[in-house]
Amino acid sequence: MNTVEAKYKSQRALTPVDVTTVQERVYQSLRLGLLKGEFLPGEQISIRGLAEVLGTSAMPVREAVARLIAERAIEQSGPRMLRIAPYVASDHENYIRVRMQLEGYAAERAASAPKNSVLIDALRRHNQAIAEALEVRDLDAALGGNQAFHFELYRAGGYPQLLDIISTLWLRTGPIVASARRDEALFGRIFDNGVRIHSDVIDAVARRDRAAARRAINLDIRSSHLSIRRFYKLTSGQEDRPSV
Amino acid sequence: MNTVEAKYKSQRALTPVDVTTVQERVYQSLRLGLLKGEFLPGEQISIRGLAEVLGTSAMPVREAVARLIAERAIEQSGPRMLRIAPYVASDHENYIRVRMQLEGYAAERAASAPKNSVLIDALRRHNQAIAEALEVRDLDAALGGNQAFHFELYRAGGYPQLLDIISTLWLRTGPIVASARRDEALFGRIFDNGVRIHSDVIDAVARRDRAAARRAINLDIRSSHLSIRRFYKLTSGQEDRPSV
DNA sequence: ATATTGGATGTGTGATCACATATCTAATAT
DNA sequence: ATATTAGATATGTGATCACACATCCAATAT
Repeated sequence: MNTVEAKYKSQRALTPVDVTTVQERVYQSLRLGLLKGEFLPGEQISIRGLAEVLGTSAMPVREAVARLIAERAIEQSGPRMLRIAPYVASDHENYIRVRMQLEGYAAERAASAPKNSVLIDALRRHNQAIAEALEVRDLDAALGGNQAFHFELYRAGGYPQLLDIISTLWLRTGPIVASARRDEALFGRIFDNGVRIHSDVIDAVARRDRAAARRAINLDIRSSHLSIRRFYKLTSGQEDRPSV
Repeated sequence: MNTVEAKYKSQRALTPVDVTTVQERVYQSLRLGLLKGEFLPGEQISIRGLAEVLGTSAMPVREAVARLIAERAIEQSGPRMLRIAPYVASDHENYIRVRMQLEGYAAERAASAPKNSVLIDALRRHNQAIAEALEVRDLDAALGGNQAFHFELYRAGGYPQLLDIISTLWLRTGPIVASARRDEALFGRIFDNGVRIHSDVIDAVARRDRAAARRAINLDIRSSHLSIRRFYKLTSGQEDRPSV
């Protein structure tokens, strides 16, 4: 360590300042917005428009959008057209299959991890939070709790690289799931069912039953998927490339 | 169709021109370079430097690099520092695990697909090409053939979304695998072994034996991984964040 | 000898401008 | 009525500039 650095470190107690770049903050903001359902599937977006809303210039937004395009959360719908990834039934079905592979694998690993009592406590807390949110019809909180539950589990079983890929998949399907909030009854039923299945997940992890943990997580993914699919079948028409 | 458009379409026979954007071509170029081993793991890169080599300005490179950062092929090694993702033993091990899950799954599906005679022919051809490339010590061709073999298989079994994720993983580990060419003897042995295992893959697919196909692909991934790991253990030191 | 300083260089970052062009609306022509 | 045209508007794209700041290297001070 430098002597100058040492001198200042010992005498003052200054806390580090935020040195993150604007584009990074824009990216995180857009990412969170996608997961929280601030955007609709297929919704047209514009760089300048986002820049204005976020209170910055186009440049940082351009780079953030480029990253989100690479993650398939945003796509180019024409030569000079950007939009949130739309809901396409067959595409979404495929993502669900991949999610079942990866999240099932992560759940398996979480179930076989030693010393999982703190994990189980955390999972119970998240599931309880979802149930309570549903009582008071706070769908946003339920959505957030569900996400917290799943990622708590995957963090326990997955290494960072696996978690990273799963996050990308959630980012892609985020707007699709979140926009089902428009049908409050359906959305409530999805999570009512989810709370029950989550209990099975917790039990499986507590028993260290790898196969059961994978089965339960896959059931959770598939059953919510079926509801979502029904929602879109009822809402939009039969178009293959719908804008919503 | 428009009447004006129809008139021109019927009279002239003009072929469409390339309307892809510069940043898209830059991205594809960098992507190919990563897979072909034009970059070393951990190698420092600069936006302006790449722009000059590619004969364009910084702007398109910035966007392409942003996309590659999102895909974890390039990373920021400091406040104003970019580099190719370095080889980190534990990280690489994790990527291998994810690859085994996803590529094993794709192989399973390819094995259970109906009408796979054309697939088997194509796989045989790719494997033969690898063997012939090794005869004449053409490591580049062997590397390309290996990639062609794997993606032929995954394209047959995977839907586009699965293929997309697998591609991203190959992009991340591309420079790591390709740079093992520096040890010609080792590299040759990896692929000699690979050709044999590929035969097992082909046999499994021909027999429509899902489990065997998954096993064979996973063996291929794991065994080449072990060689790579040994290569890096011998070459670089014991650093946890090596620049090569 | 060792630590510090100071300037030069190169870097990513952000802002701004110019441009081609897709999209829309209203006027015009067929 | 329908198809075409013309103009206005908004968009992504690419180039360029200014800037803060790591990094390196030589000069200087301790």
